[in-house]
Amino acid sequence: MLKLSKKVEYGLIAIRHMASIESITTAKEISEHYKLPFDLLAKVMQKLSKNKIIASHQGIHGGYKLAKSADSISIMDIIQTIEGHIPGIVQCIDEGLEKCSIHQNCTIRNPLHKIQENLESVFNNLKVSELV
Amino acid sequence: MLKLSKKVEYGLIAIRHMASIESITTAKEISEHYKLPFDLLAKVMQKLSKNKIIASHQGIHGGYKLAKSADSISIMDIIQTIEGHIPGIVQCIDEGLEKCSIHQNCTIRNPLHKIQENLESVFNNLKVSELV
DNA sequence: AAACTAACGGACTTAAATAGTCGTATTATA
DNA sequence: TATAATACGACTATTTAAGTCCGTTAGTTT
Repeated sequence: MLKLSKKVEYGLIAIRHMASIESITTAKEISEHYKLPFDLLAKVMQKLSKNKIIASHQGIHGGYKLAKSADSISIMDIIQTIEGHIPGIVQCIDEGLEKCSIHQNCTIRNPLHKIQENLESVFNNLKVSELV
Repeated sequence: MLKLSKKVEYGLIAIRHMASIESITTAKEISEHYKLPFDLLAKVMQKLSKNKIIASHQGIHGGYKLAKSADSISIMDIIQTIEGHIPGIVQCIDEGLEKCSIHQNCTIRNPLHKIQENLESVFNNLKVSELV
């Protein structure tokens, strides 16, 4: 619980790697350098590419590089891209109050919502350029 | 990912409930009031009891109540009690650097550690008395 | 034009974590 | 002594995450 997924972890590593070099790089290169499972990493990078966080180039000397500056990419951008949405720390925040079995009687939603906001602001404010 | 477990959620609800009433209450009462699975809730309350966060009384008119004041119980206390340890957002923070496949080449551990600390301080500083 | 190598993408399998259940023992009280 | 509560271990089911496999598409180079 309260863990980042491996996909997000791999995404962060890949982005961090691309931020540290100028030239184009490939999924294979990164997977070998950091010993990450190629297929999974490749998919993560494809998602990052679809969301224009990194730019892809197909073909024999293709690969990826950052599509924008490292200080304009937040950790939140990466999480959101890979997970599809900003995860909520509890279901009623994640999927809405309706799906909550407790509903009216729930006494913890408001305070948890504040924790959620705090967490989100941390991820929003931390940029790839600060990943050092 | 980045979710609190149901056990922690149920624990928070139970603690919050006990903080709002003076008298002794039971796992059955809470499970019915909030429609939570009895067995699971009961186990959570047993853990809270073993860690002296709540006090238990067996026997026919037994039950639980807070063992200390609501402003001296942090959310972190509850999470730690129920989960056994403070969870880390990534494995190398949770279980130590040795178990990390990336090791030397890891470039994201330090920044993630800062996020971790931030998260922990939020949970540390939020007390049960503020669960409103 | 053919061969090569990289990204692209869907379907699938495996593994791990979480959630929930069941059975039984213990303990205090009316 | 019957009852109603906690205590606790073992088990099952469910869900989520992680990883794999297969084929396709697209630029490059020879």
